[in-house]
Amino acid sequence: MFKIIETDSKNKGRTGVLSVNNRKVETPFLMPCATKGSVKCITPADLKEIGTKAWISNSLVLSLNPGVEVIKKAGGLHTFTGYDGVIFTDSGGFQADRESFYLKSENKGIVFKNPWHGKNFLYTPKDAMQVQMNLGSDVAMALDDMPKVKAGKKDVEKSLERTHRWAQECINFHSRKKQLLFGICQGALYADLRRASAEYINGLDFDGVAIGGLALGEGHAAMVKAMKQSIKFLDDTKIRYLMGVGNPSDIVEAVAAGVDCFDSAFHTQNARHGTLFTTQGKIKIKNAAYKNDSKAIDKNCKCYVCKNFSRAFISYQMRMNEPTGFRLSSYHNLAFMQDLMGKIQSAIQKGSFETLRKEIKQKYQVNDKS
RNA sequence: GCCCCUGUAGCUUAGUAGGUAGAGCGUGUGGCUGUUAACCACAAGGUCAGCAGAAACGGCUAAACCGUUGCUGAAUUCGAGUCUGCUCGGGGGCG
Repeated sequence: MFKIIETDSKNKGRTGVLSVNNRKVETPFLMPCATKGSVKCITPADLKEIGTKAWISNSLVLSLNPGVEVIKKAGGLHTFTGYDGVIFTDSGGFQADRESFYLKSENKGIVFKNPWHGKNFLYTPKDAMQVQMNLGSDVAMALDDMPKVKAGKKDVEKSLERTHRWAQECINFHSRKKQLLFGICQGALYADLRRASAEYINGLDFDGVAIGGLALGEGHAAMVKAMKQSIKFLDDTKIRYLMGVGNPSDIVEAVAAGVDCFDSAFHTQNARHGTLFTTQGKIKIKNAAYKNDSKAIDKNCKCYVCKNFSRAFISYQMRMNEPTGFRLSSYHNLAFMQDLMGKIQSAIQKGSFETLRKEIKQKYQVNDKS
């Protein structure tokens, strides 16, 4: 369940607490992706040290490999993965954006191909619920029919119909009391469809509402616009989750609009590819400039990596493709984001969020194309 | 001392019947947002080890061209990474 603690006087931002199964997360929060049951290069012990209290795994991917039975036999996702934090599971709707998985959408569900075995199969809202209930995650996501962000209006309208019907079906099939269920509203970049979807999903009996289908190449301004068009029609009392958003400047805008929850692969993916986040903006650690730089990644960061390693060392490890480089980079980026979310929370409580928002927007400027 | 193989980008190398060179890695820079992704994109970087594969004289302002003589075991072409010789560097074999 979700409880609001503080509301910002100058915008729609708020702090709160999400509680589920005796696990708690202070909001606004960001969870890393543990698609296949682990945050790449990072252990649950690392997450505990960093302070990250939630992650999101992918129920569709896990159901294909290793399979629901293996995880069920292990006693559920928490014991199987060794992670005791809040576990969200994504439904598989996002895999419609991945050619290696997606075949087509039908009224009954999504036809996926199994990228490991090549077999095609229909995945319905019922399947998505059964899988997630069996996995035993703390928060399940409804199966949505996610359109391409730049899809034509007719296609988006059609996908909305399905998303809405499936949302109701998910509620009907979902019966696990210890598991929260979040709905997802869509609508691509159409204001009226964003509104219609937000109103519809908001009207159903979900524990939280997610805004989906964004941060897929439309650019910062368009993303923020669409997000605001959705959030206007969501209840204040429900937790709001902006799916897939992780760029600091995106997060700060979303928090100001009233978003409580984020997930993103951005930080760990960037880390493995050599981009590190700092209070001064992002740096590309493999660049020649850091080859002989004995400073910490971020002098203002108190994480394990910044306390113990130099840019030169991490640059070297990354250039050599050493797993340690990926690990230290991932660790730092997650710690940086965790720290940022903490700053956001306390800034809202102290009434200084607008200052932080400006600072982040300045350090993480987005170049908007299109 | 003799014989064989070999020398193309920083590294490893691809290069049809001769037509001024491609790749992978590395380097440089950018991109990554509900991840099958330690990935993707762009760019820079090469005298193809070096040298030689003719010369002299006459005709002509000169070049092209023509003629005569001449060099080599043999040997060019409009054009050589590719053919031939020598030198140098690397590897191997026999004394």
